[in-house]
Amino acid sequence: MMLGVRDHIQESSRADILEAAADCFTERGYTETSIDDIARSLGATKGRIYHHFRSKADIFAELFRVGMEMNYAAIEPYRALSGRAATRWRHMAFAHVLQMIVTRSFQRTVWMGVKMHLRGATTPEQRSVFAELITYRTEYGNVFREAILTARDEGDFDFDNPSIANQLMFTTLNSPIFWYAPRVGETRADIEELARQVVTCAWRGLGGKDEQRKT
Amino acid sequence: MMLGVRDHIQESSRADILEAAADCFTERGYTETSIDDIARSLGATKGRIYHHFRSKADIFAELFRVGMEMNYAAIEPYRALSGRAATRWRHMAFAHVLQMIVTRSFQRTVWMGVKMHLRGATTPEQRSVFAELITYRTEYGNVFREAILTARDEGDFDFDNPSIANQLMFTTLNSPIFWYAPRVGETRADIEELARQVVTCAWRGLGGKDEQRKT
DNA sequence: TGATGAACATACTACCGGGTATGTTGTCAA
DNA sequence: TTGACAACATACCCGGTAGTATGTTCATCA
Repeated sequence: MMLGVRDHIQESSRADILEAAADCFTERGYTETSIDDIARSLGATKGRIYHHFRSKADIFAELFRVGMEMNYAAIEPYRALSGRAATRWRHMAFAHVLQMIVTRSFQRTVWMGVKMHLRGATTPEQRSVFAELITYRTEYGNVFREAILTARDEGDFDFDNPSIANQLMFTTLNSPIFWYAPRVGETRADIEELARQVVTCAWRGLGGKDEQRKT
Repeated sequence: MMLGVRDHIQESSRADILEAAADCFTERGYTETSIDDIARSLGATKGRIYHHFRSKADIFAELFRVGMEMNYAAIEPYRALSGRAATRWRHMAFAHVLQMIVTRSFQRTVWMGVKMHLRGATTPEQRSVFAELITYRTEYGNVFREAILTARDEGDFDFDNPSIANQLMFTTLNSPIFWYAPRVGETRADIEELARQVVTCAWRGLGGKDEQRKT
């Protein structure tokens, strides 16, 4: 159910590099991370990386794509859930937050990618690839947007400006990317409890009434 | 009441440079911004900048300091407010969000500064200055932390883990840094309405009951 | 068994950007 | 009027880094 990187990449050599790159980017940022840094963290050299990727931006784009694919896969089981939209939202939100925590190095890269797109810092060729990825991300956002709008119509949510509400909701749901750090001896249940609190906070922020918690 | 950069800087030449730097950092990020970029946006050259600042990191530290000082100044009138802690929190939160919006280029730099400190990317000399600024920021955070804890004791707020609640609260209150963009013909009232919605979202997230809105 | 190509490592180039060293101009005081 | 200094501009240095060109090793298959 919770798919990892391996399930979204063909060759494992590429997956190794992507994981290393994601860790480095998360730790030091995109620009501050050199190709040699990534290679060193793999116990290898540039040659290995440039054998599998054409450029640094290429690695970034692939990270972005895989990150988004994992997000889609995580909420897929709940997208078409029947019943109240608010309940559907809660399931999706919970899956989303879990995904943010578990694959946070990838997610942080995705988040940074949006900033990068605002300024035009890639080659014109890469630009179209990037625009496509941004569209991909926007569509993902719209899945949630549609859910909270329907939930408001159904009387379960209560907020003013939908755009602002959506922004604030995503800000909350994504925030573990920045402040979550794994604890020693942390169990799956601990993480789920954490995710639950995050979802509850977002739920309340949207104007949802406190209800019996569902697993 | 809402103090700008000029009120926190002695010489105006330094203030000019800081504002230009803040804009560039916000647009392109710290590393991606070169000293020449900042100089160019001022219609000047490196010489001017290095005449007033010793290094790029120095500009950054100064930005951080000024940004934090403006934050403190913004909430100062409400810190010692008597009455319910929840009401005090609401006033401080509103002032904070307004500050995030109005001085967002500075605030974004401050935010980035926290990340930068987590990895050790400055000279040992600069390190102590930086540590001090982080402390400064932590204390600022504690003002809010104390407020929400008291408010919970007084029965106005309702949340589980205080650390998580505090993180999520700040995430929400700070979020305009990232998604706010000034609209043409936007009035002060528009911005305040926006801030109100952000504060309300955070308020609800903390478990506060919806009440009559106070100006 | 030898040829071929994948999967790397090594060595090198080109360039960008932080920082410095030095020149230039205006101002003000003695 | 001159000298001294602030406030810059110009020219230059140099380390780091993306990207390339060229080995080297090993496995596979004709």
